[in-house]
Amino acid sequence: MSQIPLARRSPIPPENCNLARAIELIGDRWTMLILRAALYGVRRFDDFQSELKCPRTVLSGRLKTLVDAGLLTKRAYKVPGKRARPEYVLSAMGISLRPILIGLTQWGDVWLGQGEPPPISFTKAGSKGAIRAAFVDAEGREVRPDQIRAVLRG
Amino acid sequence: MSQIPLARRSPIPPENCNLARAIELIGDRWTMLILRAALYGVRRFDDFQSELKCPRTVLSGRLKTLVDAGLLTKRAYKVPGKRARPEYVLSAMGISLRPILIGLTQWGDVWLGQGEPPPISFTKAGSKGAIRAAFVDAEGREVRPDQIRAVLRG
DNA sequence: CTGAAAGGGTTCGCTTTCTAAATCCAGAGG
DNA sequence: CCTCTGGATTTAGAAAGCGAACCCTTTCAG
Repeated sequence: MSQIPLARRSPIPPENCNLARAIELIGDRWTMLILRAALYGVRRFDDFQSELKCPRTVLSGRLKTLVDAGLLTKRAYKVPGKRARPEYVLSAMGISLRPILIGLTQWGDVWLGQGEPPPISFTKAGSKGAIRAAFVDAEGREVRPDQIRAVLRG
Repeated sequence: MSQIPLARRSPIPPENCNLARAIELIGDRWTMLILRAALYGVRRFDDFQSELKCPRTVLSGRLKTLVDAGLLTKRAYKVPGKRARPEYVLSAMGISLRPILIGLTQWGDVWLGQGEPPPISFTKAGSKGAIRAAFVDAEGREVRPDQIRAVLRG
């Protein structure tokens, strides 16, 4: 049943594991929902708020954390006749989470979709077939899940 | 700078988005750390506890949630001469999160690694080069991030 | 036949975080 | 000036997190 052999401990202690660090940073309901919205193009405080329906205190705290961590960049935008306001746009660091959230979307489509077809799918520009998250080698060829091997440094 | 066009709302309301549902389920610090450990082979209550150093109350609650959601399966194991104990093993649903957590590991290696080489890397069985999370089309060929297009159903 | 050990929890208070609602604040327009 | 609007902070109560202690069952040792 389980392909994963029993272990009493993970091979890497969580306190110097980059996965654990990433979880520490973005492994939070509101933070992830903020990133989801940001990847769809939402940038403004009130837009986030009406999208997420989260407390404004939490939103402003999370935005600050994400800016400090470098995932979002705070900059001013100005609609003519209105005062300048800040907006929160994804940095390269934030945008590079996109494959992960798309992967999680597709995982949700499979396991949590309640039998309905997925409301959003992803294709390659100019073609029609769906694409999916997978692993590739240096040449860009797919590696099947059962062929993945973990290698510890040291 | 930002390739993502401004939006006031996400195209899919969070309440029927499978990504939002997935975040609801696993988008939590302890839950994700439990899954991380489980993917490394940890199965037993006390092993999780000494790995994560989280309150036992929180651990037992999260394990219950994950079993109820179908990510973990609770079953008995028996060491000869000891009493039978439950263990928590990943189901197919849980194992299929592996690419996502590996992807997040690699994201952390790039952005949170503090310049150090990653403590763990991933290769294809029988070869040496590193593999990475990416998108592939139906034929298993890589699709570059800038070629990804989202398609709404409807 | 006691008694301790070991794994897997629950109970119990205390602290932190979340949440909702109200309030503040700065600048543009009238 | 007075108001409107988007971005945030304050405040007080609810929920969740936390550490320590305790409980429960079986197994082994004396």
